[in-house]
Amino acid sequence: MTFTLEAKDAQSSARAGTMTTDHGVIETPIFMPVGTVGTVKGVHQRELKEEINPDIILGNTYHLYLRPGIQTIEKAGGLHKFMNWDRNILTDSGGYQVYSLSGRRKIKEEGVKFKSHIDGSYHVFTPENVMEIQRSIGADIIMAFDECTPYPCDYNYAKRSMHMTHRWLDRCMNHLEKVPFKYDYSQTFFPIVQGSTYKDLRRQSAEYIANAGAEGNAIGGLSVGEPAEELYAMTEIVTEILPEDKPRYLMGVGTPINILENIALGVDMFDCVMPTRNARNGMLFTAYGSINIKNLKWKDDFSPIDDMAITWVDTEYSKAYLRHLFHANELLGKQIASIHNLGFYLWLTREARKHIIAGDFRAWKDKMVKQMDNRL
RNA sequence: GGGGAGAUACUCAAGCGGCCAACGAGGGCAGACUGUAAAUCUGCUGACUACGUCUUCGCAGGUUCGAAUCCUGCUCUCCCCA
Repeated sequence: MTFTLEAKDAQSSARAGTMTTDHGVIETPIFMPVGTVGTVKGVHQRELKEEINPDIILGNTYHLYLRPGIQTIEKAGGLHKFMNWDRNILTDSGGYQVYSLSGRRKIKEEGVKFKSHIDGSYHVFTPENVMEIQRSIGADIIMAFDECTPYPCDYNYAKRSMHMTHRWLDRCMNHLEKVPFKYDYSQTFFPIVQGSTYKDLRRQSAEYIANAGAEGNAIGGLSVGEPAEELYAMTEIVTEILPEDKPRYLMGVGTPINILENIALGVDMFDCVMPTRNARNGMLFTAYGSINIKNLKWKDDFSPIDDMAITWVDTEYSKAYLRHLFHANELLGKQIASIHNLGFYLWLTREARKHIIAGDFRAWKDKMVKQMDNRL
């Protein structure tokens, strides 16, 4: 993987860059749609590719390992072939599930024992086997196995957890050397900064992660319920320490405003379930804030879903019709909303990139944040 | 024509003397959702001059301290037999 910085904003820490992997180019800043179990929920690959057009999407180690299982994915020739996606894929390591499935797991130094949410069976995830699993899934970018801490998080717990995540990182990297690529393309490994909402821990962790010398670096353990100000404060501290010439990935973020503010702080890559999950629940993101399409006020509003016409669904369907589909609980409504939201998110990061290159990012960002705050 | 069952809030449907403005589900209205156990979850849903008051359980009477619940009549619906 190579990463080239193409432009830096003069009035913020925003940057525009290009990553190149064996599955093609990733222009940053970028939003990566989440496809946990080998599908971006509600969106066909064709629409994803042709309409939404992201350079990279996510998959999840924990979920794919449990189902369909690693053997099936290996037999398919890797996740790209299995799901018919020939562009980039990044897999999360299961570190987020340590947080989101906290009621069904036990953390030890060795690793994490999960009780499957599917059939109750037990599975131990260690830094070593998570690397092997990710080799088998075959994503272009694979993540370190970490513990995503909750919010709020006791200082001592956050500190101990951070150190464990660091030790796990060493184990991930040591083991990775011993496991060759499974397919005919290479994989890039990203370590993850932790440290909860504590500045000193974040600094310490960022330094540790920077020292690991990976090709790209991630910031985890945020957007787990903390106020936006704390999120920004943490990313600011961390991006100042992480190497400038390598991509920075802020995991799990976020709202359109979160994304713009973090681009301004020097983040290059984002992912979040929000555009797809909220779409399924009737929430549409627009350049003028979010709307709940189920609301009564759209009942007889036959104007297009979004005048900006970023994706074809925006003008193909009216708000009243989309509202009807949601009230009738029709699948198509969720599909339309998912395409719209992802289209908007990708538009947002592409537009940010354009403005960084054009040199007026800061002004554009401030305008957009204000504008989107109106209705959000 | 004979016999039986039933009518409860927008709908379906519990309740069968006081704990009932009335279970539950749907619908409706609103909210939440941030590396996806989520096509999920939460709240509200008779009216109001609202920690209280007022009008509701087919209609009209009655019994009772007290009725959606018991009695009488009426209206309507459904089922079975002819």
